[in-house]
Amino acid sequence: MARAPRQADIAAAAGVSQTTVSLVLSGSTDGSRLAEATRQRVLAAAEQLGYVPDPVATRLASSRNRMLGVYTFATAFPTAVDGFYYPILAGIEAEAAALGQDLVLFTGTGGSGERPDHRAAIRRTRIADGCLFFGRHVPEEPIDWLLGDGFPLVYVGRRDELGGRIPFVGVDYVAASAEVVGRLAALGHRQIRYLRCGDDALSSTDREQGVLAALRTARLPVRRVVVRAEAEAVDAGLISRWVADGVTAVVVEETDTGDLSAAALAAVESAGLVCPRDLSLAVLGQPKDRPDVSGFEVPRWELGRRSVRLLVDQITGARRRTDQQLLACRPVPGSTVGAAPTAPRR
Amino acid sequence: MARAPRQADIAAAAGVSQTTVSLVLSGSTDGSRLAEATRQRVLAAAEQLGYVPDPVATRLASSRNRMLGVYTFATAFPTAVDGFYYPILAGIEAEAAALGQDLVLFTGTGGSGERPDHRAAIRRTRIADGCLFFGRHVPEEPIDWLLGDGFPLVYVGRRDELGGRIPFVGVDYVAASAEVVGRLAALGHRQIRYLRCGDDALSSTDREQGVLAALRTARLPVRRVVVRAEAEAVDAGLISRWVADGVTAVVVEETDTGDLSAAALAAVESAGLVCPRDLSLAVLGQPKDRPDVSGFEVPRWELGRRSVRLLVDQITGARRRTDQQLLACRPVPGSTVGAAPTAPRR
DNA sequence: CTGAAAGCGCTTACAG
DNA sequence: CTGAAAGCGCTTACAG
Repeated sequence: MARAPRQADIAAAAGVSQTTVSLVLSGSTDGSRLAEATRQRVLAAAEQLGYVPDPVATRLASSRNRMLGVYTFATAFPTAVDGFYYPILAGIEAEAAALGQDLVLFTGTGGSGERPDHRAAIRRTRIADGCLFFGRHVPEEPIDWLLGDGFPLVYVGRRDELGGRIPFVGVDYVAASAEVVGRLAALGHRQIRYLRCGDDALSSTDREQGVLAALRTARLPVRRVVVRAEAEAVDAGLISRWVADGVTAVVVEETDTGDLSAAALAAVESAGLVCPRDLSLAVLGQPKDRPDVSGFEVPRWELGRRSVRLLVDQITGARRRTDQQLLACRPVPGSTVGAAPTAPRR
Repeated sequence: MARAPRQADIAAAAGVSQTTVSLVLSGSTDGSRLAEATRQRVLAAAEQLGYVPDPVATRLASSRNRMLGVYTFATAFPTAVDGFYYPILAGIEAEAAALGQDLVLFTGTGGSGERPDHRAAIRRTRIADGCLFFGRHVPEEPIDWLLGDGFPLVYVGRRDELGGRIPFVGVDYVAASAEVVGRLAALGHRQIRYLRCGDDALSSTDREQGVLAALRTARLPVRRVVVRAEAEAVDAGLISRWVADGVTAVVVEETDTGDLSAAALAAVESAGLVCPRDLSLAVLGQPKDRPDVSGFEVPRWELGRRSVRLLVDQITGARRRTDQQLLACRPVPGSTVGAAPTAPRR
């Protein structure tokens, strides 16, 4: 591979020292100003040789390289849930580009391909000026090291681990979920069921918390409202039974796969029920390709952008307090929710 | 930011020279073998200190850093056409992870955020061991430099520029398109229209070439078959006129946005026509969420994987001949194509 | 205003 | 079997 021109080559061509070339090219207007004639000579030679600085050497010598890491514990592009991650990645990319930063995707194992050694892989992250982290589980020890070293990092999604010291940009599922249930209560619904998945991720417990809070605010019963179920268990029979019991509104958690809400929607339909005539149905999120379903919109693209912004702020030293940000969701009115029937069903 | 341990620290801890540490850690079993006791001492110290090599320094000193570049001329995650790019990126990511390589996304301008300086941005690519390129247009000069320097690079998509010296992994649109038209000819269709977009990207001209080749093979007329149109111009009136003229089959180019095929599908429907009863309709590709439409499936995920594989082969020195690969598409029978009516329409 | 020198953390001949 | 030394291409005090 032929050698690319370096500062030494320019120096030789322009008849100056390599130091001078570096000074001219890094464009530090401050301090010792160089003779304009020298500057021009160096610039001309650089242009002539097609010089572009070697970012590797730059990074080694200085300590910034305008590269932002993105660390995912599983796969960066999960195909099963592409609708979920793609907008976040797109937001990250857009903001990174806007700020003139490149992105390094640490695709997990960091070399060996064998059992992922998070310690090594996460350390590798230091190649960048800072790093964004994704993933349901936080590998506390290595993250703690990074944090302790002052390495700039931001989690995409809310994180409470390590005594709340992890900077993040998350989504306010609590408020958004409470808003949805509050809407139902205002419409007169008294018998509500909340269908959630079995997994206890933060995004799940946050939603449940919002649901319960809204019920309490509306002075509605809280007992027996929450039902944990896998998508396979949600069928016409279940929904029919609820309606027979007097349930007038069902709220469904939207998970990253969208399985649960899809199952609920299908169950309602195959039970021969029509929303909102027979039953009001809301989803805590927005099911794919179903803008007609009542719920809320998770600001995924914005999540990506804001995460990058926070990370860059950390790197440049700006912003030291508001290291934990929660993004609000936009309510989606939809058409699957309506007023509760005035007469009690039987 | 606290300093991460380096080889010198390990050397001090283990009571050996930094050179020895490097030798042990780079695990070169070949040549001078080190005393097992020394090895163990170094390894233990490295483990104890939580050592992970600095990839920047590694890259500067040697010339590999297990990082693969991905250079996109526009935006890496175009949201408008996410269905198109996402699978490719997912494939790239999967293969990179499988091969233990990280990915560097060069998000365009490479620093300044002003007018994209492709020269500089592309040179920046050298930070990685090799680079994947995306994009309709090839900036010939900088690519030529890279090629001349022997820098490993692979285009995602077919490329004929620079005298055919650009390595690529592309899609065989010619063969896939010919297969679709051949199918129609075999079903007795004699009057066919090919609807294509106005843009002359390689993926467009390849498809047209395939269409024409198949027509010739079937000894069908070629004149007036090809119709260039924007999506907005494709309406019920156009389709109805064609059918009135005796056209029994319409073939539509699938572009990255999917606009044209969507317009054609909508036009057929609003003309009150049913496929394949009134008209056979095939798409040169696969419209989103419409597996029922006859056409072919572009192996996008595989395209990503193969591109990475070819790039890594180039980096490691394997494979020097088959630097240009074309991937076959899987035909999608679908249900929008049927036998031509035996009696000529009028 | 400009240059010689050290250093960033590694690898790689080359000696011993 | 192990170490001293040079070098990868930059930046950054520090002298002149």
